[in-house]
Parts: sequence; structure tokens; C-alpha cells
Amino acid sequence: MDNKKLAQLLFPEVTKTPEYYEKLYPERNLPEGARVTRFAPSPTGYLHIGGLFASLVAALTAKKSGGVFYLRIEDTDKKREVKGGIQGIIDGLNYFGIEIDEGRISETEDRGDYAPYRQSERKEIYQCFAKMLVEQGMAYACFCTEEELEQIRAAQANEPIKGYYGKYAKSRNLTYEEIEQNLKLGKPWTLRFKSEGDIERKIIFTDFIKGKIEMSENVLDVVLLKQDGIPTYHFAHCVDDHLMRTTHIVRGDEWIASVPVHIQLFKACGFKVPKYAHIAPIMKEEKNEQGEVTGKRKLSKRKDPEAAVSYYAEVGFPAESVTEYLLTLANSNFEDWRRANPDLPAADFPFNLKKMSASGALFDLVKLNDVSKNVISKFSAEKVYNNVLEWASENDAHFAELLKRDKAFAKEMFAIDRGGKKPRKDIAKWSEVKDYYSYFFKETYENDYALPENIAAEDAVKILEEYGKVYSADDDKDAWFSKIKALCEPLGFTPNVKEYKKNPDSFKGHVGDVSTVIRIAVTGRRNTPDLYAIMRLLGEKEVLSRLKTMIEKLA
RNA sequence: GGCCCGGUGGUCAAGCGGUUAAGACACCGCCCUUUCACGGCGGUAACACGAGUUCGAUUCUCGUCCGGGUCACCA
Repeated sequence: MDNKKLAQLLFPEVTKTPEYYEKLYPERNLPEGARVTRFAPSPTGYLHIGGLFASLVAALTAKKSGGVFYLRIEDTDKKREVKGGIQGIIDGLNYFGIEIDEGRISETEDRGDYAPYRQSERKEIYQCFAKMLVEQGMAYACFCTEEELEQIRAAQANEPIKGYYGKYAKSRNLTYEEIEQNLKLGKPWTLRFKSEGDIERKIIFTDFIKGKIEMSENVLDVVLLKQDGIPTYHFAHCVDDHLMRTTHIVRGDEWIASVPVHIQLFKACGFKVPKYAHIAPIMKEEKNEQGEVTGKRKLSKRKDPEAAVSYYAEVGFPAESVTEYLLTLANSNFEDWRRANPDLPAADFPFNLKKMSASGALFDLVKLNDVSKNVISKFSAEKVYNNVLEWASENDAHFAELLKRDKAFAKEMFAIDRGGKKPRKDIAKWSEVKDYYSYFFKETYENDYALPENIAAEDAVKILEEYGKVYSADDDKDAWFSKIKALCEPLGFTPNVKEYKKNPDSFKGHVGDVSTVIRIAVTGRRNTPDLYAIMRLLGEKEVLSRLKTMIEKLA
């Protein structure tokens, strides 16, 4: 058969040559060792935490080597496409601070020399290389209908190898005339790869994360171009990653099974085979109705709200917290590094692709909380204020109003116990803030005046009455605390905690109990940050009024 | 089912033939402390199982079991 003639028959509109594209998209001029990576999602919905994880890893891999990280949109399946999907992905990456060096930067714009970065805009490129394969006798038109493929599948039910190959590959040896005839009849066709693989032969490749992997060669004549002329993932991956000069394919490990196909395709096209790094998925514990753990599964877009990256912004986890947590999953030495370098940006971490775990980690929200508390504890009051306000503006208009009403006040509130070598670590996410700080605002201050069991109401009243007489808003912290200690003895308490512990029966309680009463009066809580700072901020009038109210309630 | 990957405390994980088997989160206790948080100290808790190889296996090999992935004109 004259392959050239056949190629012409199949692809009459293709005018460009592979050489043209090779020249248009030349090898990148990068320093030795620079890695080119990409994130190549299909816009079928929101950005998934697994996608974020993969792009973080890919971006870091590129950055650490002085290479390039780009974003390519794989929209070859129009059925699954979702409106606004591309923007959603880009916004998600931006939110988490993942910088796209080149690629799609909005729904419609590209940046970079290897554009277009959206597969639906690269149809003629794929057609060109498809034609090349036909010319070389490595691809052919397949006219099998869905029903026929269905029959093949049924016939293969008990065979170890399933798919289009060997005797099942009916279209493989069609003559030129038959093909021409089919085309004239307007029969739809797909372009299939003419695999020369041998199931007995092994292919061995080294994955950066999984190590050495050995598999049988691919024997299936996989579809390269669908009926609509758009490529399948396999072919698009091959053409795009070659032309975009990707050096390291960082992707989910669900792709491992198709690596033999991919390597075969790269070789058939005469392309250099890229390096692969397959990332294990982020898992979640599967529980039944009773809450018993029944297994592990991939975080699912449908079942798990935390699978969507937007979830973290909604509950108010700072982007830094999420990326730091993801980094602990990516390279377990990240936490050691972080402890040694508490103030360096996470981007400075010497990320190492080879230190990635080969198996999937369970997503641990509790750990995320801890990471986040540490991250937020290092924020300035100003930054906390801005973040909380931003979060509240979207999720809690009332709280946002309170924060805006007196900015200076709100910032001082966030400054309590912040800064210094032992900053307070109690905020993990912005949605918790309103509750933590509720007593600072009249509108959200609530008090049920519930005393600890060891404090009698009458004693509490006496404490508050006496305290009201000596309290002065002008006291410095020492004077403030001295006054509270001075209250103790006359009322049967001791200012000395150690003394109390030695002879607990000799006293009604100790300074801690006395201040607890005041704390409850002022904040409605038994536990709060530094009471002195709180009272200072609240001001004399408010403090006195709260003391008085509690006295009345208890009397 | 075939093929591939994985299996160290509840979770994330160091480990690469000889270790008292790190560390972090969570949990418990103690200390510090006007409360809480922080911090410090300590504790409970692990090499899936069975055969080999070896003087010696968590580390190497095989089998079993378990978990995950994949077998589309989806990515």
C-alpha cells in the first residue's frame, strides 16, 4: 500500500509538515539540568486538591531547577467540559500562589512561545503528526462502529488481553480501495495506532517517584484521533509534551498503566521520551454510617467537600496553610526544614521530587489545622486583620461590619498575644475568629455568668464588688495584677498558687480563681488570651459596666 | 479477572543487613503559668503474615493477605 497516498486521502487539508512545527517550537534554551514541567488539567469542574498538589510538585520541580512550569488545558472532551472551568483552575492556582511561567493565563489568553496552550486550538498540529504516522505506516483508519467494538468486548470477556488488537483489529488491513470507498460513503472513522508491541516483551522505565517499573509492551491499537478529528489524551500528550519541550511529566499515578503506550508513541513519532514522575493520589478514609473505618479511597469530587480547592477559602484556611500542609505530604523533611527556618518563604524549601512518597497519603484535616495554627501565629496583626476582613466580607457581612467600624480597635484585638517568641497559636481558620473574639463587640458578647463549681456566687460577687472599687484603666500590667492579688486574702483566697496547692483546704481558692471571676465578668469565658490586654482594649466604661452587670445577675 | 504500584504506631513518615526502630500530628501525664494557648519534660502506641537467603532481617527473595490504580472514540 502506498502510505503517502493514503495519508493524503485521510488528511487532505494538512499542509504543514512536522518540520514546520519542529522549527516553530524549537528546543528551549535553558541551562543544563533545567526541568520543564506542566499542569495539564481538563476543565471538567473546579480545581481538585489532587490537581493543586500535582501542580505544586510540578511547579517546584521546575523552579528548583531553573526551568519552566506551564499550564496547558486539555479540553479534548467537549462533553465533559464545564463553563468557566479554565478560569476556575487559573484562579485556584493563583489563590494558592502557584506561579504559571507560561501557558493559558485566562479563558482566552496565552502567554509563551509554545502557544496555543489549549488543545482544542491545536487540532491542525495533531492532524499533521497523525498524517506523518500514516505516511510511515504506523497508523490507520478504523471504521469500526461502537456496536462492533461492543461485540469485541463481549467476545473478550474471558481473555486476559482486552482491546483492539490482533485478529480483533478488523480495520487494520483494509486496502486503499476499501478505505476510499468507506470515506466516500461518509463512514465515520478514527485513527488508530498500528502497534508493533509484543506482549512477551517487557518495557522497563524508571519513574522518579515509583522507581523501576517493568511492564509488558503495549499491543493495543489505541485510538489516536477520535471521529471528530480531536486527539485522545495519549496522542495529545505525545505531540504536546514533545512540541512544548516538557522534560518531566508530573502527573497522577492513574497514568502509569498507559506509560507503555506513551513511550511507544513517542518512539514511533521519533520524539525523545520524557521522564516520568507519577504522584500517588491523596486519599481519604472511607467510613460507613456507624463511623467505622471501612477503607481508603481517593478524595472524591462528588463525596468530599474538602476535595474542592475552594473549600479551603470558604472555611478560611489561608492559602499558605494549605500549601505548607501539602508540602509536608510531598516531602516529609519539610517539617524539619520549617522548624529550622521558621521565617523563610515555603518557596525556599529545597524540594526534591525523589523524596515523594510512592503511596497515597490520607488527607488529615487535623494536621492541616495544626500547620495552619503555626502559619497564622506568624502573621502580623495587620495581616490577620486583612485576611479576616476579606473572609468575613464574603461569608459574614455582619462580622465584617464590626471589623470595619473601628479598624484600630480590631487590629489591636488581633495584636493581643501576637508577635514575640511565643506567639499564641489558636486560630486555624478565619471562620473561627468571630467566635474567639466575640466578647470584644457588644453585638456578639454573650455571657451566661456560669462560675466554676469551686467558686461560690457570693464570693464572686464580693470579688467583683471589691475589684470595681480599685480597678483603674490606667494601671500598667504589674499594678493591675497587684490589685487582683491584693483582693485575695481579705476574701479568703491566697495570691500564692503554690501555697494553695500545699494547703488547699485552708483557702477558698487562689489568684487564678479570683481572676477567673473577673475574666468571666469581662469576657463571658473562663479561657481567654491575656486579660489585662483585653480589659485595656475594652476600656474603663465597658469593663465597669460588665462587672456591674454580673454582680446584678449573681445577686 | 489480567497487569502495575504500595503495606513501619490512629495519621504523615525516617530507615536502605546489626538502631534502645527517629521526628511531626492526635491522645495522656507532669512542669511553667492569674485562665487558656504557647513552651519544656515524659508517656501510650508500629515494622501485615508465612517461608527462604544470611551469623543476623523492618531492610534482600518468593508466596499469602490487604489496600490502591488500570484495562474507553474520559482525562
